[in-house]
Amino acid sequence: MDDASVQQVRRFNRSVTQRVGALDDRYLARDRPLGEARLLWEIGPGGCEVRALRTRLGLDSGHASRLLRALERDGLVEVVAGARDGRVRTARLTTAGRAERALLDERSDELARAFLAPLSARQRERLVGAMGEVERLLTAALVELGPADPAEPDARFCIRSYFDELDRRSESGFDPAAGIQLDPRELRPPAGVLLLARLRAEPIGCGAVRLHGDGPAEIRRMWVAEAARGLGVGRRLLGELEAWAVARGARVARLETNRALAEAISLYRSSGYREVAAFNDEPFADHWFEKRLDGTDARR
Amino acid sequence: MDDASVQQVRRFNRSVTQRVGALDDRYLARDRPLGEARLLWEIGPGGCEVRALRTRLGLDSGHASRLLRALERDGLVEVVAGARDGRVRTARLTTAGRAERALLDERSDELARAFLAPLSARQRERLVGAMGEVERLLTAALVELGPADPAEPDARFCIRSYFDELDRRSESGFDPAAGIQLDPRELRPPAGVLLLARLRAEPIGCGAVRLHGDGPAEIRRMWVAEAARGLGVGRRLLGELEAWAVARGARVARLETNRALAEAISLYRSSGYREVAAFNDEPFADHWFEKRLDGTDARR
DNA sequence: TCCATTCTCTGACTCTAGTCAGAGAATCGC
DNA sequence: GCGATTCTCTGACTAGAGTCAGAGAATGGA
Repeated sequence: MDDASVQQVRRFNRSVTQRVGALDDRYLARDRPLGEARLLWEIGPGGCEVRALRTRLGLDSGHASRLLRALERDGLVEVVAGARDGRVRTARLTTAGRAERALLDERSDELARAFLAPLSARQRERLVGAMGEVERLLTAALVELGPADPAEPDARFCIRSYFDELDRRSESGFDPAAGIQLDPRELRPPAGVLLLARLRAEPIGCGAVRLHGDGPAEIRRMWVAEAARGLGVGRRLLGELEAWAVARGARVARLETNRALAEAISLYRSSGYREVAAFNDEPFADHWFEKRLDGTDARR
Repeated sequence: MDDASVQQVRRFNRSVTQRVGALDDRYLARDRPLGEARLLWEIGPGGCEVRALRTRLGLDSGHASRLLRALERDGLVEVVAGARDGRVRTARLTTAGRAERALLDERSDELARAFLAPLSARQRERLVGAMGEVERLLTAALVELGPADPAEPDARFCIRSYFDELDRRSESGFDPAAGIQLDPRELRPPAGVLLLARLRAEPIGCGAVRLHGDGPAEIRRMWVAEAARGLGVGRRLLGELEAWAVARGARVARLETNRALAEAISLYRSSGYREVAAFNDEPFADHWFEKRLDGTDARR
């Protein structure tokens, strides 16, 4: 990471972020406290649990409560107790609230148009492209990887999503009970590890590795949510799993996959995996891959 | 300006600006009110007039004064009366203030590194490139054009800078008194107009046009500050000058220029100007250009 | 069933940002 | 020289953001 890059990022943070951000806030909150406007926005057309609003906006519970009361007083929002869990309350926009939110939308559009107006068609095109790129890559940078217990809700959500996707995409369909079984304990240290990828606390991907003593470590459960693809999350997960295994003595990694998972296969190939003969009899697998982890293969 | 572009800009404004901005602020102001930190930063290593600080940060005079007092109390800043004008005071960082500012710098770098760290080398490169592009084009979008009186200080600054540059860059040097003279009154409506380009209230370019009854309008004094080149300011100025002249009946625009001004010449060519025989005997000119403004030429 | 936990709300705060009016000193233009 | 203007500072505010402690209701697990 060279100094020039750091300087550019910093300059961006200061100049773009502060100037544009301040303008955006002023537009958004013309006749309403900024906090309320943001909350109104964040509730969204479909409503939202109060708890989720708090974590997403990083609000203190007291503060959030007061903001919601203010919006309720203005008739923009109604907060109702959840059906399933009486403690969790859900905020919903009223008709007036939806209108108000549409107004905020319109103001944001106005500001966006003000940015584009002085530019030539070519400049606009480049600006829009570069903004998309910055947004995408900063999102990628915000993805955090970390170990998780296979039993915890987020982990179970990811694994379930992985199974669902296998079932949806493979020709034959996928039945978790049919192939080689994997006991959750095998994915807990020291036998193995499950890593989750999260974006703003939401789980968006997973990957696991299981050690086999002196033998090859086994990569399993590699999955990335559709919305988070193209951010390099899969590659990061794979890299960290390999590093984890290497640190515990593994010298080779292995994995198998179904032919329907084209992106996964190309990820494995470009990460240095080479196709090998079937090393197990998993009925669902079409391809078996292997990679030396001790540096005798280029890591790319 | 299509809807998709507006949506992208808006999404950028919300997601990037708010998230990064909030992070940046928190890093910057870890143990000090944000306002003070910003002020400390803005004063810069060389000191700064209080008046300039106020306008740049958009602070109320009372507020600015109080912030400066607080920084003074902490021994980070000293505010001294100006030598030339006793009303204007200048804020200067003390040694402790410079150290504190360096610390802010360091924190900004830290944040920048945190953004880059999770990314691959290729992703970093693209992010940095895109950030530079966004910064550049948003700067371009913030440039405002407007008419100005040739006698006002900003206008005189631009024209002086233009002469200086001609003198510096042309082989022969330039003497404003030697060539065809231009009375400032000829650049005031209705005879003509002088447009200034400003970026955050600072003058960064100029351009003028003078009408000649039924004859060709004359483009003069086209200049853009070095720091603001590559933003399309020259092209915008030229376009507005042409539009102004067209609205007042001109059908042809003319201009002459020195061969040393290569960017200007290529701007004229790509804006639809064609080289013609000398139409005056300005000794300093090497090229004479002309463009039909009534639409019989393509405008590009 | 009971106790710990979770979620939400209220009350009582602190701090920062920002506004407005007015006063005093320096300077400018006539 | 004198009045208008400019620049800065102080005092007296308001409002919004955010924190902390504690209470009450709902829930989950032993």
